[in-house]
Amino acid sequence: MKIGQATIKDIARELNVSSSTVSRALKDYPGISDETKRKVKELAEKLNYRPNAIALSLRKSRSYTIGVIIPEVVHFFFSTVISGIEEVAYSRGYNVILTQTNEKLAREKSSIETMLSNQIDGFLVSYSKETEDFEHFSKLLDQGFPIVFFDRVPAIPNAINVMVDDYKGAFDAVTHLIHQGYERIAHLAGPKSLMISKERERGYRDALANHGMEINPEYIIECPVGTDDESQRITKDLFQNLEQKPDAFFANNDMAAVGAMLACKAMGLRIPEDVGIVGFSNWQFCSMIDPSLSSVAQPGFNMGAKATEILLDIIEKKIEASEIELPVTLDTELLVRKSSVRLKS
Amino acid sequence: MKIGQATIKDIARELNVSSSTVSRALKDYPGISDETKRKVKELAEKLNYRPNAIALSLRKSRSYTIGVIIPEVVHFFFSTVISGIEEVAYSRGYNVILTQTNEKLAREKSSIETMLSNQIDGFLVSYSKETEDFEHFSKLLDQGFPIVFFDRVPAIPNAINVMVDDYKGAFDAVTHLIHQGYERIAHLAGPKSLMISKERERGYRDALANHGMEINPEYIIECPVGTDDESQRITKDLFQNLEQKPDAFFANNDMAAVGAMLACKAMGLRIPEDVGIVGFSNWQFCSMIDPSLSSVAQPGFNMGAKATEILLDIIEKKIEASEIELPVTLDTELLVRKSSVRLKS
DNA sequence: TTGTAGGCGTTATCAT
DNA sequence: ATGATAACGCCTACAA
Repeated sequence: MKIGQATIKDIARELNVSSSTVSRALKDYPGISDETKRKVKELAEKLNYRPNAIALSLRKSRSYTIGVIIPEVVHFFFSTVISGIEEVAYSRGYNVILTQTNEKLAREKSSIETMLSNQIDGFLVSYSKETEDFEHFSKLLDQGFPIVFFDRVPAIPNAINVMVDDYKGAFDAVTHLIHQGYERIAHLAGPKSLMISKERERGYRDALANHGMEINPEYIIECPVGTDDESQRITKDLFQNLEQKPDAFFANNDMAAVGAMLACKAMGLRIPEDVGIVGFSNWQFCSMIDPSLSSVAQPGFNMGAKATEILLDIIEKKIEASEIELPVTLDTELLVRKSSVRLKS
Repeated sequence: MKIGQATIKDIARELNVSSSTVSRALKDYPGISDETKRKVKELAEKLNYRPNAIALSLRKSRSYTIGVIIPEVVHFFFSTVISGIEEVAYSRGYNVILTQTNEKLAREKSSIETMLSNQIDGFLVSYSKETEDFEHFSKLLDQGFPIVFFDRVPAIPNAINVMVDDYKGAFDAVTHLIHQGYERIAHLAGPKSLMISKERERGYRDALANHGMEINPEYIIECPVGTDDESQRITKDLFQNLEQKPDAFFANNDMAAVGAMLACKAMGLRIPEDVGIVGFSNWQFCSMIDPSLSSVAQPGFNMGAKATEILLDIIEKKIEASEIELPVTLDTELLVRKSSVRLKS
């Protein structure tokens, strides 16, 4: 036995047959005698033969590998998405190549190049915060290269976008706060540059309007960074500066919600009695903090799974990219916990 | 221009030279006229030529891809490790193929097979909870295949293991609890199958012994799953069944610590006054819960980065596997927060 | 039922 | 300074 992996040739030589015979025998092609098949398979087993996927890729111009480009792995939401991607890809026999952009456009571009060099069959992309021009994507789309965007999706022609219904998630959350009797609901908003932030704010506004409540611009504060520290500071400022103190917060994300909660507690306010809070994303810690944090759950795993299914269907030509109903929108779910419930039901 | 990617042949044909010339020109080999180089590069640029990494892999029997096998992506610690892996791999020109085992041995094995088929250059592994026999790894190690284990590392010959100093982390944590005057310190232990669990328990035991404190077997409870639900239940049972109630918990991980905290609060016990708690891993939520949770921080990013550096050094034969000082151990850091401090300093 | 030959894209080796 | 050829491992149309 030679060094390294056994190949079809090795088997062929040892059995005094041609490599085509071995190839066919291994795949149970018709027209190979049972005797030969048996011998080939036996030896393959013995030599621990393993097909060389690289050679196959070269031959078929297909790598059975998809590339995933995300801003950051260390982000609960994205890690759930990856998990969904990985599940579906694995079950359908695909590999997943992963790169994170760290929110850098340059890295996004270079990762794309590398992956294309590696003959990946398609992309799953959530683009970086720096990305404002989508030329590098639309060029590929125009060539018919399979790409599915998720969460952070571009407004360009032919893009297949998988996203959650941020508007409805926000609308539901604020409606819930209203039903709980909160009357001065503030919104800790996200960066205006992302569509998801705008959609959540729109949901907030519409929920208020829908109940005949006034929209107070002072109650809408942008939290560009999105950390709990930031929103703690912002919340404190808000209570100091405003005549009419808010009695509830709907936050663009859970970190911001936690910041608001900590700030309120520090000011001696009780949650949910004095102040109600709802976050967005349903990070793991929501159920672990005290009081537990109500939040709008985003189906990260499903989003990853769904995006991957669509991508693989396109790659395998089970569906035409053009016949997908766009955009693909997944439902959020409002998880009501203690931080926002003050009425007995 | 033909469909799909331009190849060296396309360039060669168009320029009426041989493909070898093109190949050499692109790589600035000596013995190619500047004129030719210029023309080749120009056309390559124009045709948007991109080398086919698959063909290269086949030729060189090297894929410049490493395989990462981890239990779960949705796990703060692992996601930081991945981040570190990805950073180093990217900067050194390697791709990262990722699979999660979901703690299943069967999946671990099949992922290995798939990756080997894909001719990856080496593995980074943190094995599943089901894995008790390391035959599938040692077989590869014996063949000289590069593998670096991290976090969950096996006790087998020749394995290169990158881990944190779990023993010292645990020792420090428990010592801190003792210094805070806690006297009946329980340990929510991890699955016995993992070395990290055993090391942490050893640190716990030695810290107690070191202060002349008795080790009560009833205070050491295994939490096989490691969720907060599980440890809530376990903590409640403990308080019901034991004559001598514990007054502190050192948990094998943060989730378990949170469970203990919630259970104690539910029983009306104050933290840290009545019960002190220290977790392990320093998940993001530690600073967000109330009271904030003391925890032993593991350098996840560094661990991923370090493991990758070693792996790539071995792959590139910059070092011999045998000359690495084993095991590679990274320091933990005890982050003292409110959950374990009841003495004025 | 089996073998032969060519090719996927690239590069190393040996000519010219 | 450049070309021809073979090889990496596999598959498949065609031949026998």
